[in-house]
Amino acid sequence: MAVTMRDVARHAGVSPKTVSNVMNGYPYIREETRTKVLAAIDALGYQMNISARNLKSGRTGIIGLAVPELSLPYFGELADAVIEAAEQHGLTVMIEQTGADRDRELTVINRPRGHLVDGLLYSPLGLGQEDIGQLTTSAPMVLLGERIFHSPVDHVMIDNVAGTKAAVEHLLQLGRRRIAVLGVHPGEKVGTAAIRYDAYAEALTEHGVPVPEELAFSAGKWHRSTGAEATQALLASGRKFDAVLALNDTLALGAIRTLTKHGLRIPDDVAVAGFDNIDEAQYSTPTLTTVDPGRTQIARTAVDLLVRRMTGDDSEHEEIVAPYELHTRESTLGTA
Amino acid sequence: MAVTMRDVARHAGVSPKTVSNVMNGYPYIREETRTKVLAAIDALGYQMNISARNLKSGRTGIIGLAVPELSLPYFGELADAVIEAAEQHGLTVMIEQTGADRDRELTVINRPRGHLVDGLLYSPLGLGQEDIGQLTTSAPMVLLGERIFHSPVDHVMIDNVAGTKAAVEHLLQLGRRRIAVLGVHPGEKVGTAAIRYDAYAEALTEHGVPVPEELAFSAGKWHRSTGAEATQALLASGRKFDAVLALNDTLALGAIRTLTKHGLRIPDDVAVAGFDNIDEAQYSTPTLTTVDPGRTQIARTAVDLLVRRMTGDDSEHEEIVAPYELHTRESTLGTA
DNA sequence: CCGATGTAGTACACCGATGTAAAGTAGGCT
DNA sequence: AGCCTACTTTACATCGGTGTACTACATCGG
Repeated sequence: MAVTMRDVARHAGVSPKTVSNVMNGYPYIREETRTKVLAAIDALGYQMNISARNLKSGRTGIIGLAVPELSLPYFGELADAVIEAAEQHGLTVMIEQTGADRDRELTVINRPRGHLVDGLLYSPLGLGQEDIGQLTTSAPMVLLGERIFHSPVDHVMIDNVAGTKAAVEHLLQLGRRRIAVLGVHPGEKVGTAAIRYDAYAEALTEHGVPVPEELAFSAGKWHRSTGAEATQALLASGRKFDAVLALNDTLALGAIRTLTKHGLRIPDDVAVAGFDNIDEAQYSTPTLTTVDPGRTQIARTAVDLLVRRMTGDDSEHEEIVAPYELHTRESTLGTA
Repeated sequence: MAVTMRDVARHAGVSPKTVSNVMNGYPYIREETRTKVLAAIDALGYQMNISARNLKSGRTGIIGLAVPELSLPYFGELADAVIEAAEQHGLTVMIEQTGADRDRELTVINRPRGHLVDGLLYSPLGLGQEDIGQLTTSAPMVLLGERIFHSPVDHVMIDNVAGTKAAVEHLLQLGRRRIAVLGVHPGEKVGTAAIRYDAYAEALTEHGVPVPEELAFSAGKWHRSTGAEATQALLASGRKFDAVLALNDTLALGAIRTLTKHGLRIPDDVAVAGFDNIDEAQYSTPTLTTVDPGRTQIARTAVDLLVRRMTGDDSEHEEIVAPYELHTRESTLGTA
């Protein structure tokens, strides 16, 4: 059997509760006693049983992170940043994959978590305001990324609208007028795809450019492969275009691949822009113009906010928008 | 307060233990009773407290996965596959990042886990046989990726040696003789870097080609950025080379970037090969020749193996080698 | 008709930590 | 001296499930 607190107490010649006090940094302990206890812990190789502590105290020191797919670079990098930030607070992260479609997203998020997490960071892809009401989590929650208006939880948001507009305006300034868009989710009124598409349309309209609906191509999952397929469809349609706005970077990278394969020069024939600023965007050929949503910042802010809620902060729910940044690279500017 | 088993029992008119039995699929329960209990659970929205169960039963239903960095595509994709596989067994995955350097790798892995995980999947990067003795995990463990000889734990291994040799032989068959290698860890005798480098040297020797030690460039972390830097150093050295073997794909992609920027044509001037077959390798420009270590297979096998150990299988420790596959693509063959 | 076996359910102690309350000591103030 | 505060440690109940042991009835083979 494993070493318990009782064993440590016996070894040190004190009561179990004193050992507990030492471990939890209770201030009123004689230095001599503390040393004895620590020595005993060390000698026996004691590891506290977190389940037992949790049972009594109600805290696990674990926070959940729900993301669509870890294999997508954006979420891998986000998870990395969240784990890093959580570590600063002495918390461990438990990751759940919600999968890329809406139905699964809803089931997974409502799955009982057995009081196992003290809080939940949730990065939804296709959910909207009406769905959020369904969330039955008892633990505090912070939403990442998506803007869902008037929801009763905290948000740390990507500036989807301003970021997308900045990308579109950049393309317009380069003289492009026929800007195709990849990754739309037809029929969806909420979620990242809808928000970014609307921002794209708005930016065009604001600059007096008609929205070319025939240049919008859908892609359910935002993978390289689906980006490549959507681009294939775009080319097959025979419609003219001089730029591609991909709703995220992986789609853009798939698009670049397909365009290059068909002998189109980037950016000479077609300029390409993405969203997310994943590491890969700096090293692709050509390097990718993209919107940096402030990943690290988002992770840090979100964890901080969650910790505040977990420690009983009951103030008004917050909506924090992370600052975005447009990185212009070869895919729109060329190598010069 | 949250709903407990006692509440459910009262509501259903049975004893708490009967509720427990229903939840755990104990066979001897009248259909009528089961229905009553399930109805009560549903009516009260009962969620079992995992900590309490764990305290008595010793099982949490959580397995740990320790990887160097989630932001590296290979590990993101691996984590995805592991979570998927664990779900099949009704297990949740807790991910820990060990960081890319050896010291941190050792501390993190020895950190007390507080009886929180039933088992651990561990994907080390720089550890070797002598380190493994230091692992103090009480829970069963399965090592992923690395070959560490005669260790007292189960392994699911990448076929580093055969895979690397296959890549090198492919380059040799193309007539390349001056094959640079990126990502070595000088001084390390164990770990992935050492194993792959040795296999590279061995393959050359077997084919009567001298090992060009002046063409080995180091990179501590295997990122795109370090791959780019190592390539920069390679070019700056002025030494001639007609191929690059990167010890993983991200390094290769960084290398491609730098080579292209310097006007070198791939594969005409320099052929490039990597290792891992991350999704990106199919969509880069040019697409990347690489060794597929059988990621999904590894994840599935490892989880199955771990589950067997967790359920008390005490047989001899196994070493399973996943089948690799060399994918030849444009970075060595050209677009024809 | 008896003991053996299978089915259905319950009582109770216990897993390992911690919150609460309370006891004991020492020093400070009136 | 008498009382109060600050410090140090402990006893004990308790968190919410589950293992074990036990009761009770039905069925069955000989």
